[in-house]
Amino acid sequence: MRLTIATWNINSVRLRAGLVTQFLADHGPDVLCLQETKCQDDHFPTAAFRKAGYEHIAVHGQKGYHGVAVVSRIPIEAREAHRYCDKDDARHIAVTLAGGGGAKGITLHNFYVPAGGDVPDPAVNVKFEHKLAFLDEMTRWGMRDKPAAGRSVLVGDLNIAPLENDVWSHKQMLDVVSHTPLECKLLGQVQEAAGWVDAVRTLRPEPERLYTWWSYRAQDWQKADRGRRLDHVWLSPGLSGSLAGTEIVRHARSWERPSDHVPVMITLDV
DNA sequence: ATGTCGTGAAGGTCACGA
Repeated sequence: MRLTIATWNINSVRLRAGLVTQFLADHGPDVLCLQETKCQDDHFPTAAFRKAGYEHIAVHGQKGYHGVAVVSRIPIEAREAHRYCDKDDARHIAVTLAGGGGAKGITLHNFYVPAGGDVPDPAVNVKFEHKLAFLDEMTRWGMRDKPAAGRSVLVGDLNIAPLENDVWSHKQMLDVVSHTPLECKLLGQVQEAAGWVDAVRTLRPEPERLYTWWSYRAQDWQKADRGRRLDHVWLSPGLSGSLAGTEIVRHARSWERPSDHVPVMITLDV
């Protein structure tokens, strides 16, 4: 079967529930992973997504900030949420797919990595210190639990654009949080610790420039095109051979009242 | 080049996070 998985930082799922249902109708992913839902679990717009045919929903949210969720038309058989950095700030949820066909048994890990503030120095910026510690914990999780040993997928807003062509200007971004050499190195360690394969770059290697986020502050985001590839889909080695396609839904940045991130989709033959 | 968004608590706007 063909299995399509999408990830999207929605920047408030209640405000943009209509954009989500539009995306589900137009692109029809089997599973959508959301970040920055910014709402408590009992306020999640479950009914709207069920009505759209996505009956299996797992949420891990909190009031106002962060929050992740999985919206699926394939049944989910298990759900767990990890705590990171001794905080209850709703930055991870994992589900295992249970539907018939080849999707059964695939585990999805959905992450929202801390943004890290403005100053790329952990000695003076506790948010950057938090981001680095979060990445270290992800690496230790990868070495300890071997999350990529079977058939698994890691998605999310990782808040790092690791490659030179993941940003509009490598040189001008070297001191900007999301592309500093230290963050890129630590994200590489997370990836290597478990053997994750970057799905989108497998099919669209450098030097093609790829972005998934454009700032709200740009006067004309399309004209300036100063984007960053902050949103990622990683595959376990056991799944990487199943990769059949990828898509960055760039036009979603032009929708009315958009998120500053756009959906990233992959298709697997499983 | 400190630009624009979303939330929540207050209170008719601001602080905070991104």
